[in-house]
Amino acid sequence: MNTHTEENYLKAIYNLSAVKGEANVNELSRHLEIKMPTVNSMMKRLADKKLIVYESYKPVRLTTKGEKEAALIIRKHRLTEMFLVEKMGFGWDEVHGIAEQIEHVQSSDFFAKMDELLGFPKIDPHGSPIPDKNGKMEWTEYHKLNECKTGDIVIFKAVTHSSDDFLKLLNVRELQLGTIIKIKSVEAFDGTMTIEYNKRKPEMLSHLVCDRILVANRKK
Amino acid sequence: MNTHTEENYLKAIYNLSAVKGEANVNELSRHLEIKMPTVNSMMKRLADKKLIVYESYKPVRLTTKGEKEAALIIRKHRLTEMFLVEKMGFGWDEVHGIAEQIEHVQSSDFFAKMDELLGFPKIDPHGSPIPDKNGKMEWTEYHKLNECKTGDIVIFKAVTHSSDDFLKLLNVRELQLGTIIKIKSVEAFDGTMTIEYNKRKPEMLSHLVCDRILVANRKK
DNA sequence: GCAACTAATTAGACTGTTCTAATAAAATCA
DNA sequence: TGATTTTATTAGAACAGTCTAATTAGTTGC
Ligand SMILES: [Mn+2]
Ligand SMILES: [Mn+2]
Ligand SMILES: [Mn+2]
Ligand SMILES: [Mn+2]
Repeated sequence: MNTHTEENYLKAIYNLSAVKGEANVNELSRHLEIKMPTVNSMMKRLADKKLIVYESYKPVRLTTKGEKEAALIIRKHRLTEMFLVEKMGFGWDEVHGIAEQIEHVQSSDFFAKMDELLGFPKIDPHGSPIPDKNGKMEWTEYHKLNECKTGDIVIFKAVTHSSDDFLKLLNVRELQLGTIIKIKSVEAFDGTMTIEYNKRKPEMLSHLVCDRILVANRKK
Repeated sequence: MNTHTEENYLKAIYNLSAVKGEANVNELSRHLEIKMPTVNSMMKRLADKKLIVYESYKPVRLTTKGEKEAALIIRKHRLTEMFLVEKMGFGWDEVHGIAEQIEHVQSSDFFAKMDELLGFPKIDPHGSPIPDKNGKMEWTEYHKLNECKTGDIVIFKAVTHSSDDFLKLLNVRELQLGTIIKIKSVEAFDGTMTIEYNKRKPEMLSHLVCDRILVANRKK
């Protein structure tokens, strides 16, 4: 089995790889807040364990084995977040840090029970998909709120980042997953959007905020 | 803060101290399944951190600080066990190993929420008292089933050990906390007890089993 | 009271995880 | 292309946590 630490590295590689299919030492270092030489030596360890493919001065990629193990930790993380929100009454802005710890608990029964009590959920409280028991994860194709045009009507489906600050900003504005949003206008200069939802008075969201919100076209 | 490992040592010292007020290296070594020299060096670390008083070749004792920190971990352990049984549907024989991991989670909110959802329980699924937020624990004075005499009628209140095997043995015999037990006879030779409860046919329990069962006189 | 046994400690090694400082390779840019 | 900047690696140290082997201190049994 892998250590707690190795699991956190695997997860970080997995998340960074989602975009480009690979991750480099520098990004991992920033993401994990661990200095580059430390990351570098861990890359060698993970390569020895056949969890990643690593060649000097090249970005790393997860092996099939590494990818599966990463996905299974993410599964435990997201099931935990869902359990904390649905069964224990936490807010979506309060659960990431706790899940970051509980994801390392070794007990398949524990997570199987959560899964069952939750009714085998497919997404976590932030709209991210929960990988299945085999580590298979299916991303529905959402697009960024940013990329919408004036007049579009969309459904808020997921957030791409789950920092406290960001989620609290959404809380204050009563923006939740499932909210139907109408884009009233987009500021050409800085991308600030004015949107309307829930029969509230129009709300303005910065480009940075809109970049972290994923939406689907309101069809079905 | 203390590491995961230090917390486990503190807890072990606390539990061993319950009997004699102190713990020696040898017992700790056996209990934690860690070799004596390792325990010895940890004793020095804990002493440096003012969590125990340690003098060479003498048993160790927890300081007030150490005792409080140990009790707070035990609090987290027992709240977790209670939560797993009451809110997640686990058996009392399945929860110790999971709680052994979750007790190290750092989030006062998480355990406060468990406590609240459980209605601020005073005992865990094995009948052991849950220390309060200040680390204060009150042991009700129970006695061992072993010490009962023929004709006594008592209530099953707690177990002193929570190994799978032992708890499963009790499961099979439908012996649960709260069960009212009548002692039919005690074998003089080996201390085997014949008991009656729940209108079942009489059941025989070995001395070793009776030594791990705590009971109260059936009065109030 | 000494021998034998048990408990505790010391010495030294090893793994895992982290760091800083120095160096080297790769990428960028002018 | 050559200089500069960025990224990656190496070298060496440190701490946490573990072990085995050797030694020493304390206890027990004749
Ligand atoms: Mn999360
Ligand atoms: Mn984590
Ligand atoms: Mn327990
Ligand atoms: Mn533990």
